[in-house]
Amino acid sequence: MKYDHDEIIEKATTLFWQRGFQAAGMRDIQQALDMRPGSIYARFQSKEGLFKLVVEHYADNSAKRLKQVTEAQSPLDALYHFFETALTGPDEQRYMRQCLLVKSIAELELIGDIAKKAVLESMQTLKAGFRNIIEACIEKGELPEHTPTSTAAEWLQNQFVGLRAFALLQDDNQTTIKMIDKVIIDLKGQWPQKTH
Amino acid sequence: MKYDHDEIIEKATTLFWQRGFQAAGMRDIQQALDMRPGSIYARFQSKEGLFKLVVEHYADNSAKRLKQVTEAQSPLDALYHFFETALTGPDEQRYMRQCLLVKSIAELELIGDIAKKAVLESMQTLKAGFRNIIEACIEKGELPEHTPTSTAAEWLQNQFVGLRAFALLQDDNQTTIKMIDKVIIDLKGQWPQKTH
DNA sequence: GGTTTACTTGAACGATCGTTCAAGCGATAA
DNA sequence: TTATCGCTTGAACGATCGTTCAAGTAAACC
Repeated sequence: MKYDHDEIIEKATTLFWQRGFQAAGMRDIQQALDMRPGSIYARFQSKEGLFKLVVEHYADNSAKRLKQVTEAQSPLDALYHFFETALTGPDEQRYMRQCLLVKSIAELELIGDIAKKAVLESMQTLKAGFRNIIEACIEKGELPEHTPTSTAAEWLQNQFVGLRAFALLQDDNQTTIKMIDKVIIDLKGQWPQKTH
Repeated sequence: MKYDHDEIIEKATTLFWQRGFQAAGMRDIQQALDMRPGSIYARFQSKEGLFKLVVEHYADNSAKRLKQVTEAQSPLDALYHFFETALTGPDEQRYMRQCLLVKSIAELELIGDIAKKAVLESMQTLKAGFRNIIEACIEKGELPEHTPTSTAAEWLQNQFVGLRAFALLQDDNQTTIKMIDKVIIDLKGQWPQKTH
C-alpha cells in the first residue's frame, strides 16, 4: 500500500471539482494522484468508481459543515457565515465556489449509473442537512414557528445552488454578500400558501 | 445550399441542450443534422463555431421572451407564467428545464474561447432583460418605487438559475410552483441595505 | 462556355479516450 | 521456504474524438 487512501481521495476531489467528471481524463488523474493506471483500476475498478468515492467524501464533508451550523449558538448567524465562506473564497480557489454536486448534475447523463445514484443521494443528504438547520433556527427562536420546514429546506438548498453558480461568475464579492443578505431576509419572510 | 440554415441551428440547439457541448460528439451532430462532416466544417469552421451560433440563437430567443414579459399589461403576472412554462414543461422536454447557458457555464473551461465569450455575453443580455422586467413592474406599480433595480435584476436571474437546476431534478411540479410563488413574494419583499 | 464560389460527400488522419494485462513487488500466513 | 494476496508498473489495446481533404455538384457571375 504505497499510497494513502484519504490522500488519494482528496487529490481526486480537487481534480474532479476543478474539471468535472468528463473533462478529468484518466491521464490527468494519473498525474494528479501520481499513480499508474493499473494501481487506480486495482483499487477503484474504474474512473466512475473513483468518482463515486469522491462524491461520497464530498457529501460527508458538506454534511458535517451543515451539522456544525445546526449546533451553533446562533444557527442563523452560522448559516450566514457558511454561505459567505462557501461563496467568497480567494480567487485561486474559485472552483470551490461551484458545488461539486451541482456541477455533476449538469453532466449527470455522462456519468454512469453507480456514480449518478451517489450524486442524487448526496443531494438528498444535503437537503436533510438544510432541514435540520431550519428546525434549529425555529427552536432557538430565530425563525417564526410557522415556517414550513420542508419547503424552507428545499428553498434554502435551492438558494445555495443558485448562488454557487452565480458566485462563480461574480468578480465582486460585495454583490455576492448582498445576495446572501437577501437570502436571510427572505428566509424570515412570508411563505406561499397551499391554495392559490 | 441543400440544408436550411435556421433548421440546422434549431436541430443543433436541441442536441446541445440535451447533451451539452462536450458530450455532443461530431458524429451525434452529423446524425442529428443529417449532414456529412465536410459540410458542417465548410459552414461553421468547427464544432465550437456551430455551438457559438447555437448559443447566440438561444440567447436571442430568450431575450425575445423576456421582452414579451416586459411589454405585457401585467409584467409581474407575465413573469410568473414565464417561470412556470420554463420550469414545468412535459417530461419528454425535461432537458429544456435546464438553461442551456447555465449548463454551458458548468463546462465553461472545456469550451473554446470564442464560444465561451458568446456564453458570457449572452448571460449579460439576459440580465439586462430581467432588469427591464423589474423596471416595467415598477412603472406599472406592481413593485415598490424603492426596489433596487440592478440588485433585483441580478437576484431574479439568480433565482431563475437556481430554479432551473432545481426543477430538473423535481418530479413534483407542485413543489416547483411553490418555489415560483416564493420568488414573487420575495421580489415584493425587503432588500438588503448598503451598510451592515 | 468558362470560371468562380459555396456547399456537399465520405474515407481517412492523428490524437486522445478509458481500460486491460502480463509481470513484478512486498507483506502476511502456513 | 513457499504460497497467497493486495498493490504497483508501464506498455499496449480498441474505440472514439474533432478534423482534414480530394473530389464532386450546382448555382452565380463574367
